[in-house]
Amino acid sequence: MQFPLREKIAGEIALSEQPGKTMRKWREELRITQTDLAHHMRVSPSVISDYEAGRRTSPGIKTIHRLVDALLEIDQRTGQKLSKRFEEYSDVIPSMRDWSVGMRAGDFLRRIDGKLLTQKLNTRRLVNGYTVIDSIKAITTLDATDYLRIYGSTSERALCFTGVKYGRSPMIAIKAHPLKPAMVVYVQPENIDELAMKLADLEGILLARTELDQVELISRLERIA
Amino acid sequence: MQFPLREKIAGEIALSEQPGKTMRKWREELRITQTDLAHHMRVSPSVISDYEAGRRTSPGIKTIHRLVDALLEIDQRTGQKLSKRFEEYSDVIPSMRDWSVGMRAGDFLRRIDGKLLTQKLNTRRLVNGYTVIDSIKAITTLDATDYLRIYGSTSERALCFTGVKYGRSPMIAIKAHPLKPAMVVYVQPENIDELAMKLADLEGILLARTELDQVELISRLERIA
DNA sequence: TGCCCCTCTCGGCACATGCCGATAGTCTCT
DNA sequence: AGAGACTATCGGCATGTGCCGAGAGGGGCA
Repeated sequence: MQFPLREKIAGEIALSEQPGKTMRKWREELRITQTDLAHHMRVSPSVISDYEAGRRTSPGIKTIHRLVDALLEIDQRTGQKLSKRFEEYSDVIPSMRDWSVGMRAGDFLRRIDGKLLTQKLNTRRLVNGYTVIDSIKAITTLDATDYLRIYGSTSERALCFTGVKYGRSPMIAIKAHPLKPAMVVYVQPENIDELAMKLADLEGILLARTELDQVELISRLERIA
Repeated sequence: MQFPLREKIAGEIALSEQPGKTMRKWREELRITQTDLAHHMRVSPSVISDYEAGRRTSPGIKTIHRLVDALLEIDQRTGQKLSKRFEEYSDVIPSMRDWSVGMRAGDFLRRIDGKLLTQKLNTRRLVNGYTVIDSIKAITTLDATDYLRIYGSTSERALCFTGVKYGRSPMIAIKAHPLKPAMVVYVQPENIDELAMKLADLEGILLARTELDQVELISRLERIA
């Protein structure tokens, strides 16, 4: 099985200012213990701890390579969190797609009658796809690691949450997750929490709302060339 | 400007068995000299040469980080090979798209009445998108680095070449390029060269042909959910 | 031919990585 | 309270990275 995620993770670690933290992020995301990981890599557990604590600031790529391989291999053997297929979740994710030609966030918003809630963040940012998520069902169905499935081939996408009360939980979930979308859209939200906006700002995510209902929204999204 | 390519390149180097070769591949792809790169990284040119020659087998991520940044920065300042937009090329690339849920290569082929030319390569390989390319126009319009644009958000895609005579040049171009597609489809080719098949085999790429004309092909492709 | 540019090779040095094992802290479960 | 699982901290050692500069080879072009 081919994992574009392999490169994604490796790249993220390699470019991270704090590679240790990034390593930890992914390890925890996959619910793997240091001890387990260490065994798979055939090193002592303290090595993992040392890396994650930042004792080595510029690990070599050999280390990265073995780390990523071990992470993914363990995940496949045990949880298989990553290798599950999307299809089982069609009720949680009623629609998603990636375009190959990114469109501007501003243009995307216009298509869905969206109103921006965050200021100053530039609307020329590119959006390469979208995912519509039923946030209620998501909470009950998906566990933390399942959130990976929300991201298609690109994380530079718009996540459209339906069934939003205050918009808190979605943003918190995003905050907690290693992959960040370019934009978050609340579909007919009852209210918008202050905290949600703050979090969006912190993460550099465009936050918007639309009053279209889910059916109309999806229909418009799917009409996008 | 956000570059998913940054991570892609970093990840590729990090996971490469011969990181030096991968570094060189990208540097040459962007037409940057060792000397130039070295200056930007504020190291002596011999350092670059040493890396590329493989004298260091496991460079640290700090090195990778600076390398990738330098490559992309130089490209932006000078050639801007990577930062050009897709849109200018609508005649060369009449259609392209990524799906977020990959489909099996075999299923893809069935959709377009494709016949596999390579054996043994498994048709269960996932295809995440496609690009239709007018190979004649491509030759005259795109230079080597422009080929990057052919790949959308994923390289695990099918490249469908129209206007193919022998199918040689497209495979050679692919051979020469760092990114490889999962599949190559020749649209109404006049003939199929032996060499093309050999190259496909070597690169682990599925090679296929279809007798649909471009209009019908694109219509079928765009009908895919 | 001679100059310039690009690249390669290599000895060599300081310092960081890669790794261990021992010790110790924090939970959770019983 | 104690056992067990997970993690953190750290001294220490061998090896490799990161980097330099000198020297040398190969084009291209005036």
